[in-house]
Amino acid sequence: MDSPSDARSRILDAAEELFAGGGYDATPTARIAAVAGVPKGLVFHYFPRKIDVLVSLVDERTLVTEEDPEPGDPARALSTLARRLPLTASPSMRRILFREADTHRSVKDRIHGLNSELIRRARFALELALPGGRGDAARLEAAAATFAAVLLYQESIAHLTGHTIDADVVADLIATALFG
Amino acid sequence: MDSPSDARSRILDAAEELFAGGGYDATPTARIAAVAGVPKGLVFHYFPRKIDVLVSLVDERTLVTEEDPEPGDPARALSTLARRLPLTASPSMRRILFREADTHRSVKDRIHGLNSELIRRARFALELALPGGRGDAARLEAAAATFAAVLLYQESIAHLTGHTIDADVVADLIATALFG
Amino acid sequence: MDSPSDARSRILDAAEELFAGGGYDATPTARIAAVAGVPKGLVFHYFPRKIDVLVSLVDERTLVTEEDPEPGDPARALSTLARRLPLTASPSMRRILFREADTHRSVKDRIHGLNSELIRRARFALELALPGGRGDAARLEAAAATFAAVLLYQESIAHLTGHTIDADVVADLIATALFG
Amino acid sequence: MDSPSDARSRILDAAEELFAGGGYDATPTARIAAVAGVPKGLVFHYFPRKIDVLVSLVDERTLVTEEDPEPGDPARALSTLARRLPLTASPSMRRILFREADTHRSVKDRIHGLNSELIRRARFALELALPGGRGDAARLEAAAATFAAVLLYQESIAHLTGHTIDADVVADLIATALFG
DNA sequence: AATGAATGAGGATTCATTCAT
DNA sequence: GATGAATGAATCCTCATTCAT
Repeated sequence: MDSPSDARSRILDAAEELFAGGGYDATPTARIAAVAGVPKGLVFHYFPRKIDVLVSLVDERTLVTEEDPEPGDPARALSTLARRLPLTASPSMRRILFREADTHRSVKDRIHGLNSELIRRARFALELALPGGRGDAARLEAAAATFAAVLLYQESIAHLTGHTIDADVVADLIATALFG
Repeated sequence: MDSPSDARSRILDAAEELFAGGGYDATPTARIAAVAGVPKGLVFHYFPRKIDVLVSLVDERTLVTEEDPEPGDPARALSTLARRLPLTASPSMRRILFREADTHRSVKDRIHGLNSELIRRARFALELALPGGRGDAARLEAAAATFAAVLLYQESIAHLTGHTIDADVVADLIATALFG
Repeated sequence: MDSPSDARSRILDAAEELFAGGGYDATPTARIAAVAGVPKGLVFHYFPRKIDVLVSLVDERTLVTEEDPEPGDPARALSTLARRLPLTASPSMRRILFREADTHRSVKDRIHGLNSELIRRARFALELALPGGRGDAARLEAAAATFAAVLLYQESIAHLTGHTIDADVVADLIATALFG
Repeated sequence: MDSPSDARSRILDAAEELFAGGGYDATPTARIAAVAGVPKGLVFHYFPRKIDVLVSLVDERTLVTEEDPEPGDPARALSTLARRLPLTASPSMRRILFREADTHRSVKDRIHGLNSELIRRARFALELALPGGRGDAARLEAAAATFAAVLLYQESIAHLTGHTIDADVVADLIATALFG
């Protein structure tokens, strides 16, 4: 009834749900199999080691996309960046990304890539708006890094503190600081 | 030879080191005992359940301090906040705090308290500088939350991305945004 | 592309190599298939149970040949026996024979047959040289068994100890002992 | 009730019996525990890895003893060697030694040591009887190696073929061959 | 005949926790 | 208090074997 890759997908679905919920270490492979509705052995058929489930999840279900923003109003450019995060990933995948950063190199690498791309784009958006590179490089760098941090951790902040940050207002704030 | 509390301290020292390094789940109590140089049984003598080691660590080795800033220049007030984080905790304890936020309620509560206090103080510092509460409440809130986020996650950012953020420059940025 | 029996042969080739190397128990059927370059299912197509691979190997790739020696000089007759072992089997098959003697009856039976034939021929060669069955039967029996043991285990001895035994010298020794 | 090392001994007893019977690979640790009458976990308390059971068995329950034979009649000296094997080991340990030679280096090393000592002593016994080193060195070497092989493999031969070899007769044979 | 996904029993190993001394 | 042997549930993983296609 199932297509061959159907079971594999269901395993990844289950793992995504469970890793996001209880964490990698706290999730037995048997639990993954049960939630996926497949026999225990099939998990190891597709993923020889448990860690391969996590690695495959990150490999296949998060994607850091590189794209340059349009020139224009810096506050709007940052807002757009916030809305179109250069990360194709479900909310659960984003939680997994941060929680399991120390579980396997590939996870940390993906976060690193994401943060770099966020900073790169924020910096680029701000530079486009600056006439002729005027202004303080350190302040621009800090502004880009700050905005990246807000975007990167907004999910985590919300999860840990219940506090949400409005990225649009932060974008406006940063634009104001740099461009008056 | 050792005083009783000496062994207890050494156990907590070892746990702090190991939890920060490999995480709570990945650290066997036997390893804690070995690193602490005490017999395995003694760990359970002082901490009946493994989770008690983590809880005690957070209870005894992180402290969210409440204190109001002096009125004055907002940028300097924020910088001071950055330098005197309302958290008495070693770098490893800070890493444990974030990594194990989902391991036990008490950890998440501590982070929550820390974030609240950070926001409260940042807000207070900015309000003191604002003549009579003038200005946009939403922007002030976002500014406080942003600064708190930068402080809260700077360690994590550095660990995950190798990128450091200069809190002083961010303080200056935020002050500029709000006060021109 | 391959003829059916081609695949079957390659499976046996692979099994021979792997059983000789790591032993029967330590060799997964999947490994046999991989080394043979055939899909896993095909192994079970030809050999319904894993043990059938071993049994077929012994059945088809070892052969205890029965043949009577020429009458003549006993030392030369024994030397000839050493050189023309009544066992048609590659070195790997010989190692498998001894290592897996307890894995399946058919293996032990084959060794038993080989040993019996070795003793029978050694005895026969010595009897031919003895005028009219003179001499001590027990000594003749021990001589035959000793020579058989040397031949049977020379491979094993070399493998385990690095020590080689020159069968010709042993043949001469035994002839000297019996015939002066 | 049990002395601390009592359980450990019972585990080794059980392992000795089971390894001799069915072989190392075919013996689950759970079976060892059951036969020893101890809980599964205790096996791993004393022997972190299954292979450590085998290694400990060989280390502690086989001993290759070095001792020089008395000068005298060579046939009797060899017979004495046969009766006082330079190996302190139960029959089961001897079977384990040969069967598991390829399972772990330490086993093969022990056999190697045993074989060397057997050859050394047989050679020594024969040299003592030879007036002034007269005679062919190659024949003496082959004689010693042959006798060592008979002693080394008599147990294995009996097990595999049901045929027993009388070491005394072989000793006599060899003495006759060398000394007439 | 050929294939590889599917299955699940079994097995090594880990580890928190207990407890007698 | 202090200790390390004892316990067994839980977990990852292996692998022979089946079976639909």
